[in-house]
Amino acid sequence: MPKVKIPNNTAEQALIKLMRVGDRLWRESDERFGQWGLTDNHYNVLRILNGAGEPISQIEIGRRMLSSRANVTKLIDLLEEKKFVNRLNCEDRRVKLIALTEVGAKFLGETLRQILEAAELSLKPLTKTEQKTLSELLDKLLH
Amino acid sequence: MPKVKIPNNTAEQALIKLMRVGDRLWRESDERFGQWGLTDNHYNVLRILNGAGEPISQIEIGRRMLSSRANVTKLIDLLEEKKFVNRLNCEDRRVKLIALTEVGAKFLGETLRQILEAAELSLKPLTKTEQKTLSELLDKLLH
DNA sequence: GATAGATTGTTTCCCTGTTGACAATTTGTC
DNA sequence: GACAAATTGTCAACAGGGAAACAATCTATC
Repeated sequence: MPKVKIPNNTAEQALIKLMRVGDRLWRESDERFGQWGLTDNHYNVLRILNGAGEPISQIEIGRRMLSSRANVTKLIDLLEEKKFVNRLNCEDRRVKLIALTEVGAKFLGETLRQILEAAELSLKPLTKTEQKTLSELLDKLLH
Repeated sequence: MPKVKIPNNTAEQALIKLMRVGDRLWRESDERFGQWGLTDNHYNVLRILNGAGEPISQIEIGRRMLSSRANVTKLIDLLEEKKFVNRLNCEDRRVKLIALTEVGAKFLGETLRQILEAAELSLKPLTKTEQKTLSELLDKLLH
């Protein structure tokens, strides 16, 4: 079988590992949220709303989670159906402001511990110091 | 709007950044391979075959790239159509061995430089030493 | 103010990947 | 050897996400 000689490349090796680890984490994450009939992206929306502390527009949500407008519409559809968020009319009538409801906040509060424990578990192979180092290196990559 | 107090958590912050960076790299990667009518996963198959140095079964390909059997079938379908790989019959008649063709190897050789350059560019915010550190930390996470 | 251009959310269509069912084949056990 | 169980590849059905087209609305320029 023909074979191409591929030179060792520090950057590419790190890159491949990054993609591999990231991929695995997304899968695990998705599996975890499946138990509540959500995807990690749904949960992500709740976290973003909670972090914002005030209702924000769908497009702003999309910006913060690097997702398309179209997809945000679908995510909000489900979250609204579950009563976790509300669509509020805005002065600018093109915009729908998305607000976290009491139900949504309650859900966040109740599930948070489990999520944080899972995060600890995923990063357990690293010491706290190593986790900090990793965090700093990743910061540089998030331009 | 109700708000849940979320404690700072080193592990979760690192985790989120990992997922974010990984996600961005997948997108960039997909965009890059789009110019040849492939996805990054198609290219990944070629790399795996080249790395193996000999024909391997579809299920083995799936194992190495963490993808389902069904998806490997589709990936190989396209690669075979482009004459980049061949399906060979095996002694075990359930198995199809996948072999890289001359055309596939030529494609790999011609595109490789571009791929490696893109990797260098993506990791440019880090020094070589930092890239090595990152690589080592990620190794620990790939159990 | 009128009109062209941007912006926001929605809808539709498409692409990639997974799951589950299936047929063909192999392995293991009696 | 015969029959149950496991393995491999394929197919159909389905879900998540993106791009483009669309309507409603706002902004800017004249």
